[in-house]
Amino acid sequence: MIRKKTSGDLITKPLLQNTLTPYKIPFEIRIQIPPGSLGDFAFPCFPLAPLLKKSPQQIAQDIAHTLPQSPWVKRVEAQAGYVNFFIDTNRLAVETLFAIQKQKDTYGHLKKKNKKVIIEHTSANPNGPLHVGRARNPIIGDSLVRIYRAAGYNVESQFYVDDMGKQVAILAWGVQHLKKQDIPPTENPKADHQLVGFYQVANEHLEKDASVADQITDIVKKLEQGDHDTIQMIHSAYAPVLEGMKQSLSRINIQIDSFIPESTFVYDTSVDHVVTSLKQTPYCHEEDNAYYLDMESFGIHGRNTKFFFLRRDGTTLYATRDIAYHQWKAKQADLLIDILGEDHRLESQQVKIALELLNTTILPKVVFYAFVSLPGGKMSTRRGRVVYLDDLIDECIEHAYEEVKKRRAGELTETQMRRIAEQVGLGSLRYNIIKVQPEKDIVFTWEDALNFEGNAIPFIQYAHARACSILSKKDTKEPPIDATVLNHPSELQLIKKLAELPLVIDDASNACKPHSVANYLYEVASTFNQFYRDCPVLSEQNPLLRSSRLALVSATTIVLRNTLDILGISAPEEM
RNA sequence: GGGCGUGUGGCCUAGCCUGGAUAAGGCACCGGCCUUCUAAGUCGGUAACCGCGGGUUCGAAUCCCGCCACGUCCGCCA
Repeated sequence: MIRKKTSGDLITKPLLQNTLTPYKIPFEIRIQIPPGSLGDFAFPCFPLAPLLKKSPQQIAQDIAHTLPQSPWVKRVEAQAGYVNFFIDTNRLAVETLFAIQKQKDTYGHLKKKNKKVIIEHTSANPNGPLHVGRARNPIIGDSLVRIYRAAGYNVESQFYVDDMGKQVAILAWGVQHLKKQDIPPTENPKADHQLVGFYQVANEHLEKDASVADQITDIVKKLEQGDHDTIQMIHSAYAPVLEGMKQSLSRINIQIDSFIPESTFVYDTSVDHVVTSLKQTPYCHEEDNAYYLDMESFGIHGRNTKFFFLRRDGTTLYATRDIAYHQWKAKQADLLIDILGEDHRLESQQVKIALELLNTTILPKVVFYAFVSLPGGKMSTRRGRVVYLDDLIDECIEHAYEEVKKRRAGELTETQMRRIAEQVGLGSLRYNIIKVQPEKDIVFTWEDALNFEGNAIPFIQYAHARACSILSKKDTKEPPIDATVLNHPSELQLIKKLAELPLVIDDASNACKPHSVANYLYEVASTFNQFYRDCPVLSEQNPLLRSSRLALVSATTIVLRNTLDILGISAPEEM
């Protein structure tokens, strides 16, 4: 269908603006990309028809004839009420290849913006290993971190550690009161896997035994009062779990810059200031010594529009501390981004409203994702109904290994095959999650998760490996290149695609849409495969064409590698 | 009961914000292409009343209204 891209705007808008100004058109000029080979950009004239009292076809003719020259536009055609622009492909080829060759690793990266953005992601309760139900969070988060870095921002990633909640309290109780033999054995030696059993069994006690419930309530209360010893005790219980999470994240190429414990904002009393300030707003009401904001006038609907921020016993709530956290972040950044599960939609909106009431100027942009569920329903750490991220990672790599072995067993060494399997397996995991928009529901099946067919990472990595293979066979002394000899439709298609990367990054960062980068990546690989089919490189007799094609192949590897890197995926040189 | 999100060939996804020329890919299915750079590739074919019903418009998958299905939330939990 029609894709709207801003690239055409830069080239065609000034020309159109010039021609159309006399008509005083009361709306913005919109450029689109026409289907097939009708042109590179198009301007539809239908909206002008009633204004000018002429047919769109006639208007298109008139505009096409009066447009000024542009170095980028080679030809203009009027067709079926559209003005179609054909760009100068020679110029595009020269400039694109030059830019890629010159910028190499930074091609696609935009100029520094001197702006700081804090991206908060993952922030999972440290009560057990990361599971696939929320695996979208780190992957979307880290991809956005990379996209924003490429877009020229100074980025800090943060993991908000919930060290004050009931979940960690249950874990801590379990660690203190249960023995190792009370816990079902686990094969995985990582601390998070070893400790999650304590959390699960503690939950069973909690459900059956009222005194356990009291003890846990007591722990939570002490935490909220800022009791130093309790916070320390909690910390020693969850720290190994968090360490295990970090290891899992590190396996899928994710490093988080800062871990911010929730208790920070109780300790430094900033949460008390939030309470004091919220009490002074006109929306604050008291009920039984507890305080809430009435959110009805802010468009919050439902059975209860009361947003409680202070309990009867004077302690704060999760959301209250979250407000303090966001105020703190807002002081150090120009832009805030949160990656949250869809269950946080209401809470996040309430926090935003509270922040506005407190005159916080920088409000978070929030990316919500739908959970990855199992065919029978939601995943649950408590009930042990989960697929752990670590297990999925292992399976992906193992499956990739089987596939490599099937194809290359005689040709590659064991080490090479293991290395490729890791690159493909890990890439597959990230790609399968990032390629769909976050709001879409995903039901986890091993079949889909391990799918290497079609629009999947091996297709893309394979294109890169093929390109590398060509480059590895070239002569050391190739003649200089002339990009204007690249006139085959498949060459031009590829060049146009490579030229899009900076726009894709700009768009994906502004709209917080990492999946559009994945879609672009697929298009590059697909376009390259068509070029590979149509345009032999090494066997090309004309030395100038051969060297120019080699340059195009080299440029493609750079674009594939850079784009893969922006998604945290590695680019194997052989497969 | 209310809010928010999602609904596109048999299955999965893009396009929706910012309405335009034959609704674009993948899987599956059928039929081609390895004496030429890696066939994890490539070409062709079959397959869609874009959830349903209205409306706005010269033009609607896209905007507006109503309805339906699924998900999610509506705690002095986190």
